[in-house]
This record gives sequence, C-alpha cells and structure tokens, in this order.
Amino acid sequence: MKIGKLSTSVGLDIQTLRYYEIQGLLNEPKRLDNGYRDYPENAITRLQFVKKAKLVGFTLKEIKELLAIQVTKDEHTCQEVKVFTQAKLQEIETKINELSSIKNALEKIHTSCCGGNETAAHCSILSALES
Amino acid sequence: MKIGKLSTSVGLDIQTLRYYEIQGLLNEPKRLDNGYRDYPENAITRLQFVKKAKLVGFTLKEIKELLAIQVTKDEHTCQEVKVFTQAKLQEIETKINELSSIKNALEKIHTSCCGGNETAAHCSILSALES
DNA sequence: ATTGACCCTGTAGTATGCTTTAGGGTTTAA
DNA sequence: TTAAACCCTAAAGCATACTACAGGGTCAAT
Repeated sequence: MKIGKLSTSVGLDIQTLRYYEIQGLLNEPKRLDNGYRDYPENAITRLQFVKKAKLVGFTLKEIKELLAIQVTKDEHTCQEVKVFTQAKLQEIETKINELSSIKNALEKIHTSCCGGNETAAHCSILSALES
Repeated sequence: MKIGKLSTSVGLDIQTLRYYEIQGLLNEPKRLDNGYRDYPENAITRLQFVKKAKLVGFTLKEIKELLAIQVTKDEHTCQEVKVFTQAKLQEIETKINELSSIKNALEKIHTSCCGGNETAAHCSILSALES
C-alpha cells in the first residue's frame, strides 16, 4: 500500500506518516522500485492504535514504548515487560478514574442543572465535582 | 494565598500559574498592596481540575471551555449548555473506551504472556488488541 | 508528449504548553 | 542592615507534534 492510500485509510496526513516514521512509531516500509514507500496492511492497525493512544493523552514517546513491548531473548525479559505493563496499567487506571469523575460532573450538569430553557446559577463543573 | 503557596499546593510551577492566568484558565486574583497575587482557596480546586483534565488529553483551550460552563442570563442558555455537555460526554465516553481497550491488551500481556522468567514471542500490544 | 495526480527529500515554519532569563522590587529573620 | 526568600513584568527559548514549502521525480491517461 502506498502512502496516499494509507493516509486516507487512517485519516492521518502523509507528512504526519513520514514524521512518525522518523520518530520510530512506524517501521520503515520497504520501497518500490521507484522509491515509493510500500506499506503492509498491518500499518493501518498500528496507526489506529497511535491515534487512539494520542486521544487519551499519551505522548508519541510513550506510544512508541507501548508499541515496543515485546519479550525477546536479547532485549526484554518477561520480568521487565511485567514491570512496565504494571506501571502503565496504573496510569491508565488513573486516567479512567479522572475521566469518570469529569463524566459524572457533566452528567450532573446535563440532567439536573436545567429544568427547562430558563437560566440557572451554579452550573459550573467545579461545583458539580464537589458534590 | 500567595502564588508560591498555591504553586506547592497543587504541584505546578509559579510560571505555569501565571501562564494559565494569561490563557484565561485561572481568574486574575486580587492583588495585595505590594502587587503580589492573592489567591482564594478555590484556586486549588480549579487547578487540580486543570491537571486532571490535562492528564486525559484535553487541551488548555478545552479545559477553559469546561471551566466556563455556566448558565447565565446573558451568555449561555440551558439549551446551549446541554448541547455542549452532551458533546463532551460523548468525547469522554470515547476516551474511556479507548483506555479500556488498551488496558485489556496490557492485562493480557501482563497475565498470560509470560509464564515465568523465560522469553516468549508475540507479546506485542497490537497482537494483544486483536484477540 | 504533456497534464494531473501521485511520490520523494530536505528544510523551514507554526501552535501548544511550558521554562528560562533578565532585571528589578518586597519581606522577614538574623 | 543585609541576605535569603519571596514577589513582579516582559521577553526569549525550548520540546513536542505537526504542517507547509521548495524543488524535483514518477505514473497513467489523453
């Protein structure tokens, strides 16, 4: 798959894909005879993951680390992988909790702050978070 | 409360607090006779919210919007607030779902990818996400 | 054979969110 | 009274993550 196709498939700019390659998030694909990049199908999966992880606040560096998780004889032992994943799981748990509390507050505003179309006071997110 | 105290209370640099003030995330506090900023207690709550919202991938601009939610005679009707909160709730739901799927994948890696301390293959996050 | 839609590299520019520096005034305790 | 710890503004610098040139080659259809 050439870069234009991949770009539209995942909704990321061509320049961004080349940037991700430089940053090590996307493996260097093999090239066609004319020098064009030729991506395998699974590049789509990889980039979809990158997009999702970015959405929830991970940096490209963190995403690269997540994508690099693997157990290999030379580089990463099971133990190392376990320590890393455990730490990431903790981070994710925290993120989910923060999101849940913001969600709660917004729901409170959404459902009980306005009866009809009239105005009302004290409908801020901070007061909704408190109670 | 002076800026140094607020800074240590919330774990944000003094310069960052002044930056947030310029960006409109933190209300301009009243000043002491010497010109020093004098923050009310609730600045802490506000900044804690900013930190949490940042953690889960909201931009400062989005956080400012969340903090600005209110129903006032002149500016925002209940209807407008409801539309906005509904959209944000949808975003948050999406984020929680993405986090849950990443969490699932990491848990799979953490619990079943390594039996002991030996090496193993196919322990990547992408393969964990697939199944 | 030439036009439009692709692709390439390399470099510069931009937006966001800080962080540092420069230069200076204030407060408090020894 | 002086030195450390605090505060101020204004402006420059920096890291991250793109985004937009500039200049050029490739391909497919007319």
